[in-house]
Parts: sequence; C-alpha cells; structure tokens
Amino acid sequence: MKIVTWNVNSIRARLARVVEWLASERPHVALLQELKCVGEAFPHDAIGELGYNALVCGQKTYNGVAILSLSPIDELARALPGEDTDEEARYLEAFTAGVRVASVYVPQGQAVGTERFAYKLRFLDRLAAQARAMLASEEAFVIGGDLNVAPNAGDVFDAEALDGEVCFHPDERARFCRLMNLGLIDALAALHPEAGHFSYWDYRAGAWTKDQGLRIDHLLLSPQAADRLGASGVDRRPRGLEGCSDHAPVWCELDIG
DNA sequence: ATGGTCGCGCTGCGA
Repeated sequence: MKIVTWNVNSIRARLARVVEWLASERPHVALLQELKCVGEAFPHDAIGELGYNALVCGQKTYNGVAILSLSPIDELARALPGEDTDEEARYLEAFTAGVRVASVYVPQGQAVGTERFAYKLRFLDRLAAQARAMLASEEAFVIGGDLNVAPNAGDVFDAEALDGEVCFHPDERARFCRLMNLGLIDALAALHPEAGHFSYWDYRAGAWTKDQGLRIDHLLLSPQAADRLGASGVDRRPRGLEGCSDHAPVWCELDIG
C-alpha cells in the first residue's frame, strides 16, 4: 500500500498536475498540504472521479490540509491539540485502510526571532506531544506532511550557508530530533540515508535547475508501521513540469492489508 | 543584488 505526502501549493491551481499524478501512481492514501482554499472550494468531483474519498480541513487563502484514500476515511481530529487559539488549518488525522494517518503542515516560520517562528517552535512541540500520545497506542500510524524542517546536513544543498536560517535552524532541528527520538522512523531516511534527497526547491533563483533543494517533507512511521516498510522515495518528476508545485511527492510502500 | 517566483485576490502577505 503506497502512502504519499505532497505539499501541492494550491489544490485549485494544481488540480491538473495532481489529477495526472494520482491517476498515474495510484497511491492508496495521499496526504496533501497547502490547499489554499476552504472546504467548499475543494475539487471534490475531480478527486472523486479518480476513486478517492477526501477528508478536507480547509481555510481561505492560506494553509489547508487533506487526506485522500481509496478506502473509507474515519475522521479522528481536525486540529492539533495544545493551543486553543490556533485557528490555522494545519492538521488532519483519520483512520483509513487499516492505518491511522495524519496530514500536517508545520508553519514555515517566516524569520528567526519573529512571532511566526515562535509559533513554529510551539507547533513542533505540540506535534511531539501528539506523536507521544499516538505511540502509546502501539498501533501502525503515519504522520506525513510538510514539516518545514530539514533535519540533517545532508538534507540541505549548503549546510554551511543555511546554518541558522529558517527550516535549518538549530532550535528547529533540535525539536525535530526530539520528535523522532520518541520512537518514530523516517521512511525516506531509513532506506535512503545518503545526502541530497530533497523534496522542495524554491521557485526563485533557479533553485530547481541548480538542484538547490531542501528535504522538509517527511513520512514519520510508528514502529508498527515501520515493520511493514518496503520502499520509499521522492518523485522529482512532477517538480519539473509546467505549472508545478515547489514541492515533490514523498512516498512510502507499507505491506499492510 | 537583503535579490529571486509563485498563489491568493486585489494590496501586500506568506512561503
């Protein structure tokens, strides 16, 4: 069973690219981020025609996450616990196809030292608290999404130049490390530990052409899910197409069901 | 080059 995470950077602007990719790759579950629309504006018809059920947590203009599945989807949560005043659509959790999944969009953080950066760090702490609670169930689950953190030096195109920058700041990396040390397995890194498996390339400055990317999109597996991990990868192909997202899909294959 | 390019939605913000 293939599970994918993909920051699509507007589901409406990206619909043709997303439909084309889903039709070609047929993942059983797709965790999407940055829909940039409210739930009513989500293209339910086009996605439904492909055979996918869709659970959407939308918001006007910004953020928005979704879970697509070829199996029925049972919603578990549409917000990350821990901050009642947080109204940004960044977390959706559900049970589908015999596995619990979460689609998460961690705040980018804007600039180090800003309120947005502090919000990002708090969000990562809240995600760790949620992961800890989920791990207590001792069940197979997958937390997938745009974590907006490149965990290691090999996950950025220039570790020296980017050290201390947003998405590669020591405070973010420490929180990511703490999250993983709860007992999660990075589906991509577990099978492909070498450097350079980027998932995001800025639209600007020819980053894609120069392969100046970051690995910030992740599939985090519980031990029970990791036991079933058969393959994983980043599909760079859709990043090179006309009208593409600035993120590539990251996928894993679980021997479940 | 404190730049560069997107998407949203109509002015600048967030990424």
